[in-house]
Amino acid sequence: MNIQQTVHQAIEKLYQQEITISQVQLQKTKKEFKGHLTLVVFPLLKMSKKNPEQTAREVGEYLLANHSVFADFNVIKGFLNLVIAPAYWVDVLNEIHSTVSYGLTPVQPDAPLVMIEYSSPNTNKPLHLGHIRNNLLGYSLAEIMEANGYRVVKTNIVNDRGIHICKSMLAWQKWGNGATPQSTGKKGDHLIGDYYVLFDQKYKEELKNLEAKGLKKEEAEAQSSLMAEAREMLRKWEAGDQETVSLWKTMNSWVYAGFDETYKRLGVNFDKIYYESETYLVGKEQVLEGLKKGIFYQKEDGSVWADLTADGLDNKLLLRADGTSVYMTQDIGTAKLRFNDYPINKMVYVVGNEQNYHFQVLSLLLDKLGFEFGKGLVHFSYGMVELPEGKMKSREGTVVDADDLIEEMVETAKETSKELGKLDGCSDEEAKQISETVGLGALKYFILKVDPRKNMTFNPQESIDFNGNTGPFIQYTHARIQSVLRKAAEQGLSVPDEIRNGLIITEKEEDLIQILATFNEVVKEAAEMYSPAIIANYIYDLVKEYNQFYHDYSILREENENLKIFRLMLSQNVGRVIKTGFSLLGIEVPDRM
RNA sequence: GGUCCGGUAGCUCAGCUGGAUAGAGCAACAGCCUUCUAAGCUGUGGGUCUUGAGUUCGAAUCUCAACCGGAUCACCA
Repeated sequence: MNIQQTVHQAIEKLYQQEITISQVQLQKTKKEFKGHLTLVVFPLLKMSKKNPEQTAREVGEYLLANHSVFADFNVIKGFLNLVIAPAYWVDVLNEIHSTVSYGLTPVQPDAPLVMIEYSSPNTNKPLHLGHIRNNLLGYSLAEIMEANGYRVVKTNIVNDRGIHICKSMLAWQKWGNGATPQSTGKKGDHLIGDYYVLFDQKYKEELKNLEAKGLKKEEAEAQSSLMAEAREMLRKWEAGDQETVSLWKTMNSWVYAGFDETYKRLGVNFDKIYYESETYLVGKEQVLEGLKKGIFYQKEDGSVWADLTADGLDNKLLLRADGTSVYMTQDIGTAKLRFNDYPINKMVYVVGNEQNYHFQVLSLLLDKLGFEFGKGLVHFSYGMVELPEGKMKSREGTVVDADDLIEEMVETAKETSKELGKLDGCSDEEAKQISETVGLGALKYFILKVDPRKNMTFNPQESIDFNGNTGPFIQYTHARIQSVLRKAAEQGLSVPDEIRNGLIITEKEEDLIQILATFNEVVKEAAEMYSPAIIANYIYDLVKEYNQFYHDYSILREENENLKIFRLMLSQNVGRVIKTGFSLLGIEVPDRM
């Protein structure tokens, strides 16, 4: 029985009344007061019919008399501060220590199946900072869901069709001179991105020339031969023209190779990838079926619409007059294919908050079409990443490229490590490995520690700082713990399976155990709130607490053998929680740095 | 204009299922490396939690309104 339950039952006995969970408000005692847990007694006043202080004293005395867990108490206003017996903390540490899975629930074969869609890139541009946030959040969420026992399928929907791809293809055809990733030494996604930009440049030039001839902007756009060619290419693609399709395939394969490299370096992966080129036609079928069933309606021009006014939304277009699909249609098709492939219980879309409306609509449409997961679909909506100067604008060249950023982080990690002498005595291979781990750790932690829903500011200079609330600070603490454990082993000391009681331990040590003991709840909360940030901030608190402990107390030089082993065990478990917690964030943790 | 989201130290962020004197990091200043890794630790300064009302024994937290910022309301994806 845990303390919460103990207190709950004790109060019921004391007042001979049933009480609700919300009436037992137990919280961590604030640092400035003596005690571990604090009971707020205001909700109990009606039962005790006494003033707050008297009530608190009464409950305190009762608990102290009847339960050995409590060693002492004090009352300040309506707050009952309970001091918990040292033996209890040692028991808790023993329990934590013996838990193999660390409070992570093993995946059950019959658990609900959660599909998580994330990343979802376009094939005409390399990944940028916004994608990094998406990828990290998506991957981390998948890890967290799995840690809570769900079956998880990670999926990616690649937007591989449409006019934007044709622009790149056209530019490459016209001005590429047969350039390939091999011939240029460029990553495929960057190569294609360059031609996308080139198209835009040439298109603008053309518009300018046309406007110089006295045409209005709209007229110029309508007369643009480049745009006409791109559209013609899209028509050919949709008609299955061999040459076009073959070029499309080749160029896409370059892009995918480039993406894979970035994904791999970021440490994210997928169980199943869908391509819009394969799903958009399915969506059309679904919509037509819905039309037949009377769920949707058709306008005179032949376009198909959904009437969502009853749900407080507008009418939404699903198929154009010419029968081609729109974005929404494709998402319906993708949902259909996915459901055919997996018995999905819950669908989570990791997509930016600029699409909140889209997913509101999608949820309603899928529900109307009979998808069970439709109504309960989760749009894991995250905020944008802004730069200190404002939003990223591709036109102004202020987009932060994912590969460049990663490289810069790793490079800085390397330099800083070198300056601090951390890499002395390392082989080149080890040095490279550590820089990679630390650089990526800094980047990932910087992004994951903030509440996903909020827009965040990404300051390149600050993100590269490795002091304070950063990934490397936490990684460093882990490395130091490992070092202590190694040295202990050299001394012939090892951590036993269980530690004997009767130790006198200090407040700081109790605090640490108390934090360690809440790891389970934190992991659960992170899943419920869809927020890796909760785990990140928890680990930071733990590490900060541990660092103070580490400086105030010696471990290996402790003379009392029992205490030495206790502190080793405590350290080891702090290390285990850091490692487990960070793995839920997709961050690696080094054994030395 | 309608809808949704946000506003906490100079900056970046925690805290938000109501609880005690609102916390970290960065930046500034002052200390600590013959001691298990100084990517660390300790201390000082820094706040009208945007504003106003309401609910309550108690509000950064809940309700309403206003102000500010962002997103969205496409036959773009």
